[in-house]
Amino acid sequence: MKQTDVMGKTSTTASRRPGRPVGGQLEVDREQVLDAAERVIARDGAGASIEAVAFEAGVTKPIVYDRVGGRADLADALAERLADRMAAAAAAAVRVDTTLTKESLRGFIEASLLVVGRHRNLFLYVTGGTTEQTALGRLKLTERSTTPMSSALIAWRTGFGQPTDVAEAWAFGIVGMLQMVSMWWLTQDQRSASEVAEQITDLLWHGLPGSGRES
Amino acid sequence: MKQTDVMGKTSTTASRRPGRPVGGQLEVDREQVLDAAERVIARDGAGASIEAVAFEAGVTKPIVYDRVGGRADLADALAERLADRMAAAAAAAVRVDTTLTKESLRGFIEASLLVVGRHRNLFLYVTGGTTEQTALGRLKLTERSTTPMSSALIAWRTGFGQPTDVAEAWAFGIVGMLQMVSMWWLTQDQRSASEVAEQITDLLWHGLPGSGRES
DNA sequence: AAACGAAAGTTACCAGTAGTAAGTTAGGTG
DNA sequence: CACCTAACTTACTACTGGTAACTTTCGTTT
Repeated sequence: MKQTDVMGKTSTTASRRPGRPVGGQLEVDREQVLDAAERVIARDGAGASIEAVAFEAGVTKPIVYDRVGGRADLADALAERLADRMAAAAAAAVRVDTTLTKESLRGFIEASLLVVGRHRNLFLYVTGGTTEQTALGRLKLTERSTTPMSSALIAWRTGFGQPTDVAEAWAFGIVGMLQMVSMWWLTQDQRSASEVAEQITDLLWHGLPGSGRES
Repeated sequence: MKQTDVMGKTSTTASRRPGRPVGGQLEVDREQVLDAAERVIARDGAGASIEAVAFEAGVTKPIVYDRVGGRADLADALAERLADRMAAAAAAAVRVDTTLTKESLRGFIEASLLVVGRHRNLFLYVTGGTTEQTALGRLKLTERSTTPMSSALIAWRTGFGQPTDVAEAWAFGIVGMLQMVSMWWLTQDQRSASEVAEQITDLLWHGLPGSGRES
């Protein structure tokens, strides 16, 4: 996690001269900074510093602050990306929109797990807050995942004439369950994603009494 | 979050002379440091620094490092305390050991929520990791909660002749659900703990299809 | 065309924080 | 009495998030 310097210069100093660039155009835009952040996190781990991100992007710290804001905003933006990627993977696997079946739930969970596995460090970076602000801020980012799920739950339960006031609590609960299971799964080499997805699906679909006994 | 100094001296300097204390005994032991940490976190928020903890304990930083270790170890120790307190509250409310009923599950969840509400900042401190190490370290701390739950699940399912290989995944999932719901509940002033506990219990007990339709 | 302000960067700095090495005093032991 | 060890404090290093100040170029106005 030392970073220090990669070339001869201390990484604080950029390779470019100060001042407005000759082209007159922005050197790197927000998306490129976020791309760089993902690269450095994937390579060096979740403890990546803003400076390392700036260096990877080929610019200096104030640029990062100008493009994406502080560290909390960076985590938020990356969380949005990850959440979107999970949603896309899930959408590609199954269709949760209107009809929710046990099989589609299982597909959704497994797709989420696989995305987390593919972006391990990013997931750890995004779910690992720092201060109190970002601790409750992680909540805000989680909403990126909960909002669609909440809507889906409302639509689904409405279709069956069931009360929808549980949707929000359920959505947060399910997202929390998924996050923790993902984290745990990252430490397990034996279990396959489909195995874990199956087990969690069973719990979420049939409830604790499970496939066996009286309700 | 400024801390800086409380008396005239900059908080880096202690009020006591250096050297071995006159009594020959330890000035403060591990438990007292942890108590101090809980106080300062409860008062000043989850962003409390090691130095602030040391100051609250009436000692200096190296003492904290000697007694409890680094920041990650401090979080671990405090997490153990919080988990034990939750377990105690749950045990006082219901008996989950051998028989698990819907009502006892509901009591367990509500008791957990209330403990979180009573130790809001501590909960945020404990669930808010920093680097990659503590991100996966939070997993380890979570195990403090999951281990008893896992045993309970195994015992319970064994009693009904159901397979127990799901226990670990389920335990992590349930703990994750509880943590996220707690966090969300902290931001909601309207909803009562019992209301949220009821909703989450419904989900965990009856499953997503809920009280309405076919399984 | 010269002057000037705005835009886009870098440099250099500040404040705070985790962690540690070195110095200091008191108690015990040959 | 000398010496070692235990239990502290002081003072420091290394690093990080964040920002103010400075530098260069572009576009526009007189």
